[in-house]
Amino acid sequence: MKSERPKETRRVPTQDRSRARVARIVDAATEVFAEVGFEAATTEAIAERAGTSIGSLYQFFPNKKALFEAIWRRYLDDVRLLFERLLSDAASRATADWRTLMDDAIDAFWEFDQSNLAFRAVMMNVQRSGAFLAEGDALNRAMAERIAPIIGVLAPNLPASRRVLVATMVVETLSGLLFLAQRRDERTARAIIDESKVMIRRYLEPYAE
Amino acid sequence: MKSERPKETRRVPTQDRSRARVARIVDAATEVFAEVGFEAATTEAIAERAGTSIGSLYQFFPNKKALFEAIWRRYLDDVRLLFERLLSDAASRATADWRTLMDDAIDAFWEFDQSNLAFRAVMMNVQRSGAFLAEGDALNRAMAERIAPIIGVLAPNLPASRRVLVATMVVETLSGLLFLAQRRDERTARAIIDESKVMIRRYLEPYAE
Amino acid sequence: MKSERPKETRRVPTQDRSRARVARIVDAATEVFAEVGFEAATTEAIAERAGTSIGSLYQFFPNKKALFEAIWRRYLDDVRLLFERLLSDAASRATADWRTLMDDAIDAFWEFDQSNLAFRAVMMNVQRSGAFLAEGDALNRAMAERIAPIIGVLAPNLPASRRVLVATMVVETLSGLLFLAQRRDERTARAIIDESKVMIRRYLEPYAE
Amino acid sequence: MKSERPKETRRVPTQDRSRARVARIVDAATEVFAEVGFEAATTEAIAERAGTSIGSLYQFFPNKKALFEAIWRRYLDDVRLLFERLLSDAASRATADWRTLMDDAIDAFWEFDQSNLAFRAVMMNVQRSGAFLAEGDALNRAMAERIAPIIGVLAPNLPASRRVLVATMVVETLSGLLFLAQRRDERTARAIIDESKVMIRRYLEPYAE
DNA sequence: AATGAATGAGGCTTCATTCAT
DNA sequence: GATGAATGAAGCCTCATTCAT
Repeated sequence: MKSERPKETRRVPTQDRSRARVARIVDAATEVFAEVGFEAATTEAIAERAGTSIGSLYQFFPNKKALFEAIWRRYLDDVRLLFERLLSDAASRATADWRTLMDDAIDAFWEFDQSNLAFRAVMMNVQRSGAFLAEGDALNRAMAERIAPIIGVLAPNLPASRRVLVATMVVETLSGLLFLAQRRDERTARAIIDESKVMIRRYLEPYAE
Repeated sequence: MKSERPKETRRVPTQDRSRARVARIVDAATEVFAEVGFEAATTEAIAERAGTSIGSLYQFFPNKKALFEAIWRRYLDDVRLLFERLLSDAASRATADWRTLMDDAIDAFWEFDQSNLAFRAVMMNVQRSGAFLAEGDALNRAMAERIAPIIGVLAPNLPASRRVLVATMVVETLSGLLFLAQRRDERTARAIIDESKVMIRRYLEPYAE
Repeated sequence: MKSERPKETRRVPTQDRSRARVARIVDAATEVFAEVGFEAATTEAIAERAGTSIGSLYQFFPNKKALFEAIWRRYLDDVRLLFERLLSDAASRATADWRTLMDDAIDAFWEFDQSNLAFRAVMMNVQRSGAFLAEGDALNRAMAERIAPIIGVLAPNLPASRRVLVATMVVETLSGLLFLAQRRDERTARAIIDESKVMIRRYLEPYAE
Repeated sequence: MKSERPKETRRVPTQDRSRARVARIVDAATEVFAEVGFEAATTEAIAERAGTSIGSLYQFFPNKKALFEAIWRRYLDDVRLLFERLLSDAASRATADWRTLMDDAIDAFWEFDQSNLAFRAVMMNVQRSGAFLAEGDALNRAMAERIAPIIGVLAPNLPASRRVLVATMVVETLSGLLFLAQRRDERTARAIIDESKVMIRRYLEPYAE
């Protein structure tokens, strides 16, 4: 019964506008959350920065928390995507030294953070703020668990029981240092990133024989 | 109308009581801030936990932010005290290996965190949340700057220009890992602390020749 | 730009469709108002239940109140229609006892209520709720004034000045009892209806000599 | 440890003021609810009419519904009190004719309604408005069940199974007529009340032999 | 100084209504 | 005309802060 709309030109722009609006809201929310934190962020401020009305905001998100979760989820997805890409890259460069792979990974994350500045800020902001702290942990834990077996290959002498610990050290240390870099000026940030590579390398080298 | 208290001897006990009250308020606030964060903490809840009235709370602190700042300042003082103590300890054990000193320092900070659980939680909660983020940075920076010259002694070959960077790496990495340890169960926490020593040692060793 | 429809024959079906749409909206509104009351009813819910858009709803009704008034008016018309029918029925059965006529009238109203459940619910819901209370009264008053002369015929000894009072008693009592019956299960409802006949009969009998 | 405050003059007035404030809020709410209904009533309007701030309102009542329920409960209590008083009065006047007792009861309820004008309005307003309709019914049902046995004594020939029905008829009819009277001018109200006595008397007489 | 009732600004959210497509 | 996204006024409620006692 549903006639096939011959001309979608009417519908598409509408969808596009909606999509654009949602994107603007999410972006604005990301900024505001990043700047003042979840609690201090007001829906009104978000709507205003997005150039819309609160009504529109609530058309797409049932409440403030949902808005934050959308951002959070988008961020998680992006991080996972990047993470998986790095993993498969590493797999396809089997001959490459782990040091190089690790350096590249750090650079990739740093670049990602740069282009997702707000996102990263949100994550950190939230990672340690009550309700979402647990969820923040979860991401790092998931990554650590994903990295653990790789550590196992890299460092066969490391008891299996300590792999997750070592992976956790790497993830958490980098997570903190990348966040730190972001709060510093470009030059210092670069220096921190490069020094992070050094630190991780020195930490892992003895394990890798 | 106000009857003149004939004996002024009361003043001291009164002052004592005031001091005790302030302390109770600060303690209560620390707990509450640590539990639910700055925004979600209510002055009412703080006053109640302190066993006073909001009125009294406002007698001593002009507003919620000031209350937080008092805590913050107390925390800073305590950290600095600990830091100075560690520094002078190190000086008085001139023959000790820097590794041992560093291990002891990490343990000391960990113990401090344990006994100041609330303080630490407050600090982290706040360190990266908007208004106080900058102040949070400041502490770590101050410590890094204080450590830098020591790094200079330890690693004479390290260009002076990089001392602060290395010190910052140490401070921030430990800061993050200690916070992480606190969120984990006792056993895991211990493992993280010990592994932190390993990581820092491996990181610094090459610099120290 | 607007292509000129060559065939105007469409107009009639269009009007028909409009009329059908309006009817659907009114029906939907009746249900929703009956279920949750005027205030709690949302135009969105009404439009959705009517299978249209809010836009269409506002094409026909300037605002929510107008929508309610349309229902109200339709209800009034239906009640008046029934009332007039009962009156003319009574006139055409001149020989019938007033008791029988009254019993039939009560049954007729009860059936009407049953088949107009939503309408009745709306009426009662609204009859006594602020804005519409007065209008609710108006209907009962109108009916009482219409019945008064009949009472006059039935009870010639009743002073003319009391006819409206007696008519009002009958109308209001029945109005309340019919509403009550509707809130009870079928069996109880039936008992209430029958007992209402008894009550009205006993009330009027002494007046009718 | 709790020193017996020798002078309660400080505390008492405070309590009094609180009590007075609560009373003012309840009164204001009663009026507003009676005027525009539960949904349309705004907490702000209530606070303003009570001469306080919303803050105070929420100091005593957790939300709008609770405020209404307080009124409702007070009303129920008052009605029950009156009802019990009438019952015991009747018992102590064992020789009195039931007609007289019923007339007195109707007058008593009418007077009660007069002095509780707002209350009565609230009750009716609410009795038929969604959420509270059931509770509204409950009161009338309770009264009917309390009256049923009395009807049994009065009308020994009435099958026991019909006592509750008859009692319900009396309660609901009077409930509706008293509410009606309240919406009319004094003179008409008086006439309705007196006519209600007639109606109930005529209704019950045949049952009472 | 201590108390806690009172205040009211401001936040989140809903929903009647408008308007571009 | 139909659609439904967009708007924003307004309502409920919280909580930092003040102030009378």
